[in-house]
Amino acid sequence: MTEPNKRANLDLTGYQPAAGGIAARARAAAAPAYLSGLNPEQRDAVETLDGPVLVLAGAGTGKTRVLTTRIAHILSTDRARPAEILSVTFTNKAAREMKLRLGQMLGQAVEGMPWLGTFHSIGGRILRYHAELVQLTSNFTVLDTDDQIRLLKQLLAADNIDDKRWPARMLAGLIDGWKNRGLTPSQVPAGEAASFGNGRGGKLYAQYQERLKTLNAADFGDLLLENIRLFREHPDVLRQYQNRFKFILVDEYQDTNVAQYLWLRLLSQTPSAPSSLPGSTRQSIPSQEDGSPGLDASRRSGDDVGPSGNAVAPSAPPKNICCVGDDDQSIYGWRGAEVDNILRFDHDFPGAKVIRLERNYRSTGHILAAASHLIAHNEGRLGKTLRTEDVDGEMVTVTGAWDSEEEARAIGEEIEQLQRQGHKLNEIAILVRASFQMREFEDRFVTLGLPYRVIGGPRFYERAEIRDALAYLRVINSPADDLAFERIVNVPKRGLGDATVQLLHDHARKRKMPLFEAARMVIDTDELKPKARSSLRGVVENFERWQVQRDALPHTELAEIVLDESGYTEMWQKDRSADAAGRLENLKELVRSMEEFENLQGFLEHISLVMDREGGADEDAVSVMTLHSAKGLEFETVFLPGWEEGLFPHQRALDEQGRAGLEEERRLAHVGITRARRRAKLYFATNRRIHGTWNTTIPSRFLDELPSANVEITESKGGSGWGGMSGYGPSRFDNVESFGSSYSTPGWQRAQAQRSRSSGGSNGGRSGGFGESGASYSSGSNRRAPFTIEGELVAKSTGADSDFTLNDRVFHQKFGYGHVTKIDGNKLTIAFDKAGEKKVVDSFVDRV
DNA sequence: TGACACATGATTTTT
DNA sequence: TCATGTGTCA
Repeated sequence: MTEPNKRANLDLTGYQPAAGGIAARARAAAAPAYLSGLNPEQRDAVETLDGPVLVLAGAGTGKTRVLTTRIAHILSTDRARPAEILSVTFTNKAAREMKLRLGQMLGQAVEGMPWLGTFHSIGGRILRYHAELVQLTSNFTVLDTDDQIRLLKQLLAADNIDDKRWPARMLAGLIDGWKNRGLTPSQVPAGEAASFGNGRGGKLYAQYQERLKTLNAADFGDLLLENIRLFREHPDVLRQYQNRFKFILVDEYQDTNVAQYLWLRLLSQTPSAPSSLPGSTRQSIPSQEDGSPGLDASRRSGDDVGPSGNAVAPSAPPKNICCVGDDDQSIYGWRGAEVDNILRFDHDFPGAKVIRLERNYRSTGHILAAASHLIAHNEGRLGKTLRTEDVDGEMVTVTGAWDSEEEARAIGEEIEQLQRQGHKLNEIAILVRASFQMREFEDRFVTLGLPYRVIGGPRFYERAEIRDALAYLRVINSPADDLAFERIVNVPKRGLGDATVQLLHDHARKRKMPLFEAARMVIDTDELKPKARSSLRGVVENFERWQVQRDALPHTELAEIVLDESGYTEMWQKDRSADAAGRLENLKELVRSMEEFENLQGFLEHISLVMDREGGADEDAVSVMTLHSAKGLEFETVFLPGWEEGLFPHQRALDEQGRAGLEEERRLAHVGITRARRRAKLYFATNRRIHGTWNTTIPSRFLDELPSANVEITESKGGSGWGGMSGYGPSRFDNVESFGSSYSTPGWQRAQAQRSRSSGGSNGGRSGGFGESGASYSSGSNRRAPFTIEGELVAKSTGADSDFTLNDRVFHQKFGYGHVTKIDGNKLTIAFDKAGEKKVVDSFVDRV
């Protein structure tokens, strides 16, 4: 669907002329023509059908191609019918891509691949078949994060828990984490369960699950967790699926979490396997964890679950499961992915064949060398050596900018230059670590008139108007859906405020009935003021009418009627804000998208799982996105700004996950560089505004980890000389870097001066310095800053008196927050909240 | 109910 | 800095 993927396809086939027109040839001959374009390893991965296979597929080595060809191979050798192949991906996009390619390869409909989809959609589907066995009915609602949090808020309020101190978000995060680890309420380690709400976390989790049942709802985590429960409690059901699936294929295996792992494990058992396995796996989880407190514990226990689960050897040989992944691209550890799953694959699935795909068909030599050298700094990896037969190409460039604004300006100029040379903007991407970095580029591109598109951001179905519209439809479809009812009962405003809703809640709770039912009753009493009462009557009558119409009208028509008669469309038509028109457009798009589904029920079942962000227009534009969302994509030219300590690697990753965090950041860097086919351009800014204050930063350690033979230090801008690789020993980042940052230059001095001069108006001060740097930028190499220990010199000479006082609250780029405990001239001793006591020059910290 | 002051916290994100 | 959420008042 997106351009980059099409290109991926083209590129691959283009590289190997023999492979041209796979689809055509596959159609033409029954002979396995589809195999001929593969290299030996790929072919091995496709043809090894029996037993467990792990395909370690480095970036750009043709992973999707192997997966799809393998399916084609299974089908064309009659080893299984389409409905006997379970093929899971993480995203809808990946699933679609596979379907598309399979279609091309096999020449006809892939409708016959009913079990190709995301973990969640397949889990959801299985759950709908057996809903009663997990206390749901088959039309259950899938709650998204928003519903989830609203529900938790209600539970917290009911329990009189201060949601200031114990935010619902936090609880949602905890519950998600538990579900990711396959833990039902009774399995959550006691210590962790107690860590929320004065020991009530576990109870709240249990209550939440109960509420979900009464609402006939499941959250995303449940789609898997309830599936696991289903399989464990009903071995006959499990056996049914074990029998059905002759082959299992898993994409992006490095991203699987414990729940997904357990799910796969259950399904990959040979059908006759005794059911003792799941039970023993479960037991070992809580027992290891008792007493380990706090957030760390949750992390550690996550790590423990894998091994303890793995320790139980399967009692029968696992069947034909093929997992494809790349441990070097595991970047979702923070949301529960277990790299361990891939690292321990051959342990989990004894006799597994491990196949490495190391021939890269994407990037040039320099780019690949740089990425490989960087990732080699990680310890916990299976190890692969990517090779290319491509030319060396252009070196990876590293450029220093004075500040983030100049960084954006420099990148903007480079893009314009590429554009002048005839490069397509679609082939250019800017990949940032954190989304706040995007703004600078957007601002710049707007002034330049350069077309760009931001990828990511709020998803289509997360938009308020879409969620409102869906809520109406949900109530029609399932009147017990209290969350949906509550969401729209007063949207548009009908004078049904908190008081009315509260009354309905009371009623509903007393009689154990849904809110909608309660509303129906309340309008026949005089408990409400006449105004509210007639208003509520209107709502109830509307819904009753729509519920009748539901069976008589096509669902798209019904949707239009509902939006119209509820006054919802009108509400936005009257709205004068700038985005109202867009919202109306989105509503139309929603109705349009309903056409693809059979009926309302079918639409609602899939909407939360399948609805994607709007497909980007085909116009030529630069892509701006985070590194995370760039995984799986590729571009001719990739700009990677913000390679600074604290931002990349991100400080929080280091603080919270230590070494593991650093390694994940490094993998992210590796992912970033390997997105590039021909040009990878790295940037760092010496000054960056974080939370409103300007901070002097030091270049990312990752820059030092690049091989100098493949990297070119381009002329630095604005005097912030990045004087080459020399002089940066490993000790550079050790502790006292505050006194000796090599990147402290005349530019830095100016910044310090500006800062102390204008305490409040940092903006005015900055534009002065900015003008200067702009000038020296365009004139290029006018001066080379002595890059030695300038920082120290400057810092020590900044006058004797510090304008800090004892106990001042301060922020330091590297050490975080703390307070001043001792002052010695301009040297401060600071007790940092996290990093402990350090001596720091005053100019390195900001008062907060 | 809506308008406004005030506090707060601020990676990454799919389903 | 700045966006978001909450609390207060008319």
